[in-house]
Parts: sequence; structure tokens; C-alpha cells
Amino acid sequence: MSQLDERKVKILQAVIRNYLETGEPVGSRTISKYTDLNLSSATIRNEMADLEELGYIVSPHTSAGRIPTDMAYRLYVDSLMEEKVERDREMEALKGLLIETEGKMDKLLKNVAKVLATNTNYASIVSAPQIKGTRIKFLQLSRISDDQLLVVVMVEGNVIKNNIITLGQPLDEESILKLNIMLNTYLNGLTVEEINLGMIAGLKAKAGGHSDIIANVIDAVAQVISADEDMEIYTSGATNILKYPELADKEKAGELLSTFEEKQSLARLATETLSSGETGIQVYIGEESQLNGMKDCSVVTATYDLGGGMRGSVAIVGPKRMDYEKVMDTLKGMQTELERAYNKKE
Amino acid sequence: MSQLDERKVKILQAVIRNYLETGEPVGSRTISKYTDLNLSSATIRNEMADLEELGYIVSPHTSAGRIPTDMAYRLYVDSLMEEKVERDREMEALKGLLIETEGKMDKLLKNVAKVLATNTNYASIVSAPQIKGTRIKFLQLSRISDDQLLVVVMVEGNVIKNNIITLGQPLDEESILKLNIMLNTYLNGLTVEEINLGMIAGLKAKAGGHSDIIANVIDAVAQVISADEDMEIYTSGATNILKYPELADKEKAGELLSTFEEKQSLARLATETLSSGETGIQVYIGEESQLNGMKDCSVVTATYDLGGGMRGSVAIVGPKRMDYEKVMDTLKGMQTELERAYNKKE
DNA sequence: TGTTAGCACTCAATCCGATAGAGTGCTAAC
DNA sequence: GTTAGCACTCTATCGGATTGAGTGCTAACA
Repeated sequence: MSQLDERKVKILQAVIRNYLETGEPVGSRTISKYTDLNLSSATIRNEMADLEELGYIVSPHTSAGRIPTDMAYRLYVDSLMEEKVERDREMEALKGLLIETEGKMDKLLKNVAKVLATNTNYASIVSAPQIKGTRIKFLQLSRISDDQLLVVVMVEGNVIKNNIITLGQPLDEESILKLNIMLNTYLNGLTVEEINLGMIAGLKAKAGGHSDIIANVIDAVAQVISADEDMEIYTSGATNILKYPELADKEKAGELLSTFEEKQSLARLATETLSSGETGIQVYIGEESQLNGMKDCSVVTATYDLGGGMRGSVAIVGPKRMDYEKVMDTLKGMQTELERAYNKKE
Repeated sequence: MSQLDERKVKILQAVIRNYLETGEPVGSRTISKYTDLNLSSATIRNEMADLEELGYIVSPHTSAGRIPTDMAYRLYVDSLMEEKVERDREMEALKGLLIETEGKMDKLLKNVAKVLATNTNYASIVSAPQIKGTRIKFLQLSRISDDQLLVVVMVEGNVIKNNIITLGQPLDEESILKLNIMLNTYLNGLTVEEINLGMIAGLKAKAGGHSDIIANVIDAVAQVISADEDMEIYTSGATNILKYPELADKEKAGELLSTFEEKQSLARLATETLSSGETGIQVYIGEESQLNGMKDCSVVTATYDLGGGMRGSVAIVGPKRMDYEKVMDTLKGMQTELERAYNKKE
């Protein structure tokens, strides 16, 4: 069987480029004119037959042109693609946003999602940074009624969690004060992971001369700290995918939009991206993303690191024939912009 | 011109019922068999011609049956419709949810939206209760670093707002303590509206012997209290509308889904529903809802009142030919269930 | 006067065949 | 190895015929 020589690569590249632009199967005559190879359509046809045999292109039916397979896309993003240079233009809008929404993480991320979606005309997914691994900066119990306490925990990055705990019986101000001091002394600066069961038991013993109540409060506090909320996911521009005919038929679009609505599996993807340890851009083509209804889509993901263990991910979802250069570029820009803006702020 | 006599009403009712079921234009022969009027199709035809003249039905083209106009739907929901009796069955699932998610308002409402959507097979919108008009139960300033204060405000209904304020210069613990006492003394039990500018000025004067800092802090606190966050909106089942062919074409569906994605105008609808003062069920048919892309939809809304001025709204969006009885019933059930569960909790 | 049977008519939907056009694979010549 | 040429395939599209549902109107009937 024939191999991928230089000419074949050039032809394949031309096919992919053309298909990315038009979304239509591309024929031999088009390539013959499009490239600077100066080959007749007949020659191209022979080469294309080989490329088909090698699994890089397929034709939807006999008398149509060829379209790239996932394998071709893979080759393209891995080695054929040329990086774009000018990226700054589009990011200007974002900088403004980052400054405006300073301090409000949720609004910031919502905006990031929105900017990404409108900039690219694809759908975007942004995951809020995980607070695991971040350190507790501040912790406070407050009495709000006879038998209710408000627990406020602030971790690095100024993310605040709060919860109300209901006690079986009243607790006096003095005990609360003591507890406050003790909890801050022992827990401050620790990460959520470091506060394990043994530690909690120790705390109880230290404070526990008093009674069961104290133990209960400590348990509740521990629960507040370690309660891992399901990861916040912000999406935008999901309806953009309706602009691409190959994704817009009722069934596919329904599945895809449902996936965006649920957000469950998007969180899974985000977790995966983050735990892969990869800090660069990752591209999932077709079924690689393992997301429901996304077998005709590509997903490009990036991570961001705001310091102090606060890492989140950003992703763009579009048709397989998306403008990979632009998307990867936009994501890179967003990544640096986010990280820079945040480090400046702290 | 002829009037709406009893027989015409019966025929109209039959047309509507049939259309709600099938979604297809309904012809005279169908009605002739469907009803117990024992009239020939010819007679029905005459009557239908009259009904068309009166504006209750139209035919999409000459040789098709008739479909109800918005006017007919209006008449139907206002007076023709029969209330269903058995409502409890479906609400069982909800009760469980309400108990499970106790205390976490956002999760609760997300679940409410989900249950409504899956129960009805339409799209649902839930607005979080507005905190305007609710009273401040607890307020606390905490020092988290030399020049940063954490403000925590809890209002009736245990909704907590917090924000970090950055001071120009350090503030000692003692001043913070004093401020805490003063703020609680003067602001506790007041509603956001009652804390007006004059009051703030007064507070500043009372505490202001010290310096500008105090004034700044008070200003910041006032801002936290009165910052009206944009209304939280939870939606679910937006993709359900793709199940209804009359809404599923690319353009319409795109507009509709975008409206759901933006949530902006949904908030407007919620505000409107709430400020109308109406506590019952309201039905918007077609363009009445004034929402983008919803001219072929009906929207049924209800409000809920959790006490203490905490009122929010719940809505169902579906095709005009939705099962109004079921939807209104489900909403009513949700309303009582929500209110009951919440009152029990407090 | 209200109801009904009958009939001509209209219009969307469907099917069918013809046609055009794009693109291929193969062969033979260069 | 490359290219021109040709037969072939398959889709998309268009027009015409057909079908069927449903209407409006008229005339007869109770």
C-alpha cells in the first residue's frame, strides 16, 4: 500500500482547507486549480483514491467529492496547521470585561463564556476554578438566633462559602467566641484536603470538655468546608451550533443542546481536562470528547491557573470543520489574559 | 353578522380539543363524528364558516381543515376549559425534592424547574424570590486582612449576601467591633427600601467622630445591601420544544432557545408577572408574552409567596396547543407545595 | 327555516420520470 | 508518471400527473 509522501500531504491539506471553508465535499478539479502543484484533476484523482485507501478522506457517495475523516483532522491539528500570528485584536474587548467585573468571579466567568462564544461563533464552556487545594484564609461562626449558627468560610482567591447550621439546643456567645478562635488557629492556612478526619477528631478532643454541642458544631463546620459543590459550569452560545447545517438537524441539535443544558457531562469533561495535567490546548475530535451528541463536533479545551491551586478550564465546541487556528488562538489569548488579570488583582 | 350561540361554542370547543390533541387542522367531517351533536358535516361546515368570520378559527389554505386563532385559545382558557381533578399523583416526586434540598435555595429552584419540565414535557422557568421588601436579620463585618473587610448580610428567608470591601488604610479591630454593634442596632429588622440615603447619612454622623474610613465602610455596606443583583433565573427543558414540529424549524427554535439562553428577557417577564399583583395563574397566548421568538408559544405563569416579602415566579413555556389544563394544574400544585414546604421549614 | 346530500372546485402532498451537473474510475496515449 | 477523454454513477431539481382531504355552494328535504 502506498505511503503518505509529501505530495499527498499537500493534497490532503488542500482538501481539508477547502472543506473547512465551504463545508462541501471537495472534488479533484477544485484541488487541481486551488493548489500550486500544477497537476491535472486526473492525477489528483489518483492521489485522492490513495488517500481514501489510507483512511484520510471519504466520499459520501459515488459522484460527490471527498471529505476529511477524523484521522485527517487529527493529522491537521497535530502537524499540518499553521499558527496564526495576529491575536490581540479580538482580545481587547475581553480586557475591558476583566477589569469591569473584578471581584465577582461568577460574573467574570459568565462574561468570559459570552465573549468566547460571540468571538468565535461557536459554543463555549467555562468551568469555575476548583477550590480544592486552596487554603482557608478566614473562618467565622456567628450566632443568628438561639439555635442557629452562620458559618462563613473564605478560601484563597476570596471565594466565600456559607451555610447555616441548626443546633439542637442554644449555645452561648462565649463558647462561640472560643470556637471561633480555636477553629481559626488550627484550620487557617490549611487546604481542604489537609483537614482530614483525624484532625477533626483532635479538634473535638481539644474543645470537647464542654459537651456534645461543640462536637456537633465542629462536625458541621467540617462538612461546610469539605462539601464539594458540583463544579460550576458557565456556557454561552449553545445556539450558535444551529448555524452549521451539518449539526442543525433536529435530532443531533436536540442531543447537543440537551448536553449543554444538563451541564453534568460538561463538568466531567472539565474535570478530565484539568486532571490530565496538560496546561496547553487540547483538541478532541468527534467521539474523542465522549460527550453525548457531540460525535460530529470538535471540542478545543484550555486550562487556566489563577494561582493558589485555583485551576479551571475553558472550552469551545463547534463543528468538526471549525476554524481550529482561530479557536486555539482565541483560547490561548483568553488563557493569558485571565491569568494576567487575576495575578495583577491579587 | 351571526353571534356565538351555544352550538357554535360546542363546535369551537370540539375544534380546539381536537387540535390540541393532534396538532393538525381539523375538518368538518371529524367534528361531525367527534361530537354528540349529531349534525352532518355540511351543517358543521356552515357553522365553521361563521366561526371563521367571527375570528375564532382560520384555515391555513383552502383545502385544509381549520385551526384555532389566539382569540379562540383565549376563550378556551378563560371559560371553555374544564379543570382537572386529579393533581396529586405527579406532585409526589416534588415533595421528596423539596425535603431533600432543604436550605439550599438555588438547588431547590433548579430542581423545581427540572421537575416541572420533565413532568410537562415543556420548558420551564423559575425565578428566585426577590429579596426586596425582606428584612435584614443579621449583618457582620469581619477583618480579613489589614485593609480588607468581609461584609456578610443575611435577610429574612436566610438568604445570604456577601462582599469584600477594600479600604484605603487599615482599620483596627475595636472600630470594627463598634461598627458591627452600631450597624446591627440600627439596621436590623429594616427592609432594603427603608434604608434610604437619609438614614445612611445619620449613621455616618453618629459614628463619624473618627474619620473618613468609617464613612467609607458605611457607604460600602449600604451598597452591599442595596446592590440589586440581576434576578436569578433557572430554566429547564428548553430543548423539549424541539419535540413540537410547529416550533422545531431552525429559525424559530433558534430564536426561542436563544431567549432561554440569555435569560434577560425571561427576567423581565418574571418581574412583570410579580408586579402585576396577580397571585393566581396567568396565561399569555402567542404574542401576549412579548418574548422574542415566542409568538407561536403560550406561556403560563404562577407566583409563589414564601412569606416575608419573598415572592418569585414559575412559568411553563410550550406550543400554543399545549395541554393547558395539565400545565395550570401542575403549576398550582407546585405553588402550594412550595409555599407549604417553605412555611413548614421556617 | 334549518338541515342535509351531492357535486364541483381548490390546494397541498406525493410520486414519477426526465434532465442536468458534478465527480469519479478507468483506459489509452503522451 | 502524467494527462486527456470517456463512460458511468449518483444526487438534486424540476414539471406534470395523481391523490385525497376538505371546502363552498346549490338544491332538495323535513
